[in-house]
Amino acid sequence: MSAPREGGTTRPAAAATRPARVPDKPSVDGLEVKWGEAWEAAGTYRFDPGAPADRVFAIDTPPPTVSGSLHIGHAMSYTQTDVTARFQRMRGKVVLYPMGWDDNGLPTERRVQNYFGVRCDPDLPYDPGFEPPPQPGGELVSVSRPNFVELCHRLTAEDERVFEHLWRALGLSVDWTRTYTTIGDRARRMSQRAFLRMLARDEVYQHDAPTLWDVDFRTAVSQAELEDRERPGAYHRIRFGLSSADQPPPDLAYVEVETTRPELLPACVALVAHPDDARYRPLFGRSARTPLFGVRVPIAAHPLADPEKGTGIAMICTFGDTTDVVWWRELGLPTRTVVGRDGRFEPVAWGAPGWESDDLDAALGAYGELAGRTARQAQERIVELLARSGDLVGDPRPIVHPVKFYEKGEHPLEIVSSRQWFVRTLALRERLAGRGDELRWHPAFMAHRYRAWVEGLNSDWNISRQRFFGVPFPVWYSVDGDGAVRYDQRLVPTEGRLPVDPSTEAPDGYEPHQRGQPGGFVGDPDVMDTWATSSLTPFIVAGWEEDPDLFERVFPMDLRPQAHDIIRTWLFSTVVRSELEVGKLPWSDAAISGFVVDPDRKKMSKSKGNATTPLPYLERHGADAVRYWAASGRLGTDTALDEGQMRVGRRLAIKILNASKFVLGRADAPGTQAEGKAAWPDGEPIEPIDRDLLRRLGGVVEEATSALDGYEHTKALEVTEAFFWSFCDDYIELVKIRSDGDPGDPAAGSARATLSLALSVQLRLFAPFLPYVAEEVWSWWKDGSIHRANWPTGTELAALVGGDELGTGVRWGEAPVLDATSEVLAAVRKEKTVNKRSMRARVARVTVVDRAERLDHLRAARRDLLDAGVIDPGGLVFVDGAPPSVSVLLDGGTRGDDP
RNA sequence: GGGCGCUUAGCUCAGUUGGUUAGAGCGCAGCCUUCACACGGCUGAGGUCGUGGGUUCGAGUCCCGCAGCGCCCA
Repeated sequence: MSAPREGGTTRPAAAATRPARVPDKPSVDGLEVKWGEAWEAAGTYRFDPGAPADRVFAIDTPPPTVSGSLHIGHAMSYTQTDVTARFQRMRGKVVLYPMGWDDNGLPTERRVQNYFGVRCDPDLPYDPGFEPPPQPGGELVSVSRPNFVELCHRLTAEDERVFEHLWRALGLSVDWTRTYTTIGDRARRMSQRAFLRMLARDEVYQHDAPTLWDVDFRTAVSQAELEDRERPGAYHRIRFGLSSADQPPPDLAYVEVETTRPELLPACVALVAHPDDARYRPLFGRSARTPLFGVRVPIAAHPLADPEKGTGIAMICTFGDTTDVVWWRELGLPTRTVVGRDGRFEPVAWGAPGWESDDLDAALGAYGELAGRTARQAQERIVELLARSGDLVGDPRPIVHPVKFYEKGEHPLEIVSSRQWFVRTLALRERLAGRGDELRWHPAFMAHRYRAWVEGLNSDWNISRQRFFGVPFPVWYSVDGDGAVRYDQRLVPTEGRLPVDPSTEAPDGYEPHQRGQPGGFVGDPDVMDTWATSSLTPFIVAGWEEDPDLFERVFPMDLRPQAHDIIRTWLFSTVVRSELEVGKLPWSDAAISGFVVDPDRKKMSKSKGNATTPLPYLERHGADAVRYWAASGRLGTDTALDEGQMRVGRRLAIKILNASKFVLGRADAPGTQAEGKAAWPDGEPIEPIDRDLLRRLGGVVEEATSALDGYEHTKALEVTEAFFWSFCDDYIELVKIRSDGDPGDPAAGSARATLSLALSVQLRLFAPFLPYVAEEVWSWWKDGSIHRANWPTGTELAALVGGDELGTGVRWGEAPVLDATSEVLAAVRKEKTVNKRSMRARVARVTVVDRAERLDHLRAARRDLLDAGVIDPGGLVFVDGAPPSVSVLLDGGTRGDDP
């Protein structure tokens, strides 16, 4: 920690320049390691926490899930963010760009389970000496929750090292001293503190209610984690007898119901039809009898029943889908739970209250066939039973319909009743929509995604997960004298105690041995949803309630970069938490990246097997090359994985090295010592064509700057690159000879001054995109990192070119002398190419016919044109006239005649 | 079913508030060598801008319909 730091609010106004030392054979290979180490040692990207708020640019970086793998899509979007970070840093902002690792949650649990071959059993005691089996496989070994959590920490620590290595190789300008994790002490403290505050403000509540439930993971899931999948199913038409006790209309002996879930027949609590449905109106208020089970269920009316669907009358079960829940709640129906939390049919006490049957023996017999089976198995069985009893009408009618799944799950979600914590988000809908309007979205149309999600919210945010590796709820419950848990008597810790683990620690005023005892306590067994913690990343980074000074300086942050698929989760939940804690947006801008699609335009995904890790690309093409490709993708737009683009990027990097070698070889003439007016004691840009070059470059600077300001990094790269190639192909060629002239020649000095200034500006424009090659060249002749150099400005160039042209109608970007000269040079080249001659072939005569003004422009660069075209002195003829033309006469006849 | 985006050269994409012969890179073809760069240079071929209407003196650009692709949500 004693290395000199470049960080801080003060920095040199301009980088000091020294005589250039240029390698004989510059190379892009190895720059990643060389500069990666140098930046780390110098603290080039370190944040200065003493920076005033208005100079801070704070980025709320997405913490990647470390138990997943980083794929090329991450490389793209993080590079795009890094371009912004580097741009803002060079502009003089003090950039806060931390990295976080999202290590808590289900993906880690699954990975730990597979990696170590263990399974968490929360009932087991902690085993301090436990080691996982050396050869995982076969039976999973059961371990205690603390042991399991230890393994999670062990594995995520390894994963985080791999991730960091990759990010460093990619050249992200992250301040690695500020890395956080979503399971670390700080995150747990903040997460629990925020929870306690929500609890105190009544913004969070606990409720025993029907909840979407994944039977494999045995946890509740939230609306945001749902996805619909098209699945085959079948309508089964089932006949319900009408109870004679209810005196049905004489022409009706039964009703027929169509259902895709016949196995839930024992859980049926009512039938329902639309209130206006004439077919069923006479039955409302009466009851029917379920086949096989003989349970009498009421026939009710509700507008959600769809007369077009099936027979128009549906059975309501505990609980087949979310509509069942609505009916159950609004019609005040009883519950008959048959599906347990493991997805299997659980034992039922037929005949007990709530389970009365007109035919108890039949019910017992039929249910005996179902108990212990999965939903799928039970369906097969009950269809056989119904067919045998004659209550199944016709054959099942196959359909394909959307079924709700947990996005990470393999089986359809069930709905079970359980105790869960909810955040009151529904009540906030209007305010949240307003925050979405306040946020500056890049691209703007992404705001629609957010608004659609907010307007479509239909339930409060369930933040409980019945899992192990996560932030525990900081809550205990009293156990009364009879040993019953009193969920209404919560015991919470003081904030000073955080983070706490109620599963191993006792609440204040209790002893550990009172756990589970009458008069004692129990801990809340659940952990928070991952999003409940990662929604706090701006708070974690900004040191909420722990470093008020830092918080004041960096919050609200400037930028939230992320992909569009998690607008409804991460972005939304972060806005929620910020709204609840501080009543404002957590950042001013959101940059929404697109996906990387494979070369066939298919979405990359692990399940499709076409997801790709970035490492091979970095190894094949180099970091600058991969970054070049990544930066060529616009925000919000899906980008094709394109190694061709990477090759182009690599070539660009090499070209920069070579062109720089040429320029600095020239600029290294005696006296080229410092930047600014003093940079060329032997010369100033006085030649018209040199001034044109700088003026055009000024236009490029302004275009690139405003593009980057608007998060259009693609455009900034494009204009910079286009300028650079014409700089190499035309300008350098034109001044090659002149720039090699005598030190006392003002024209030579002008060329050298222009070359060196143009190079300095271009390197800085490229620096956010190609940080390695830019730094390498910078180091040949400048002190300090280019990544802390000043971003070039039009003003900087104007001061050097002089304001005269600007005052007389010639504007930035305009370069009449350079343009005219380049065009004549192109005509000369074309003539040589057409005649299959070398570019160095001599030209006897070039006749240019054009307007007088344009001819004046050409005269201003006559010497350069003669040199670059290898035109005989006196062979350049200007004719004032029209139409404009250029005719070229090569010296010495046909090919092969060259000396 | 709703929302959003996309459809321009073989491929990947630019095309600002509608304005003269529609641009770039890659790829392709031909040519040129080493005085920064062969991981180079020069030159060239290649498009009725998805489709049908409309507005306009003028539409790749604005409006409406249609088709296809993709994403998000029901």
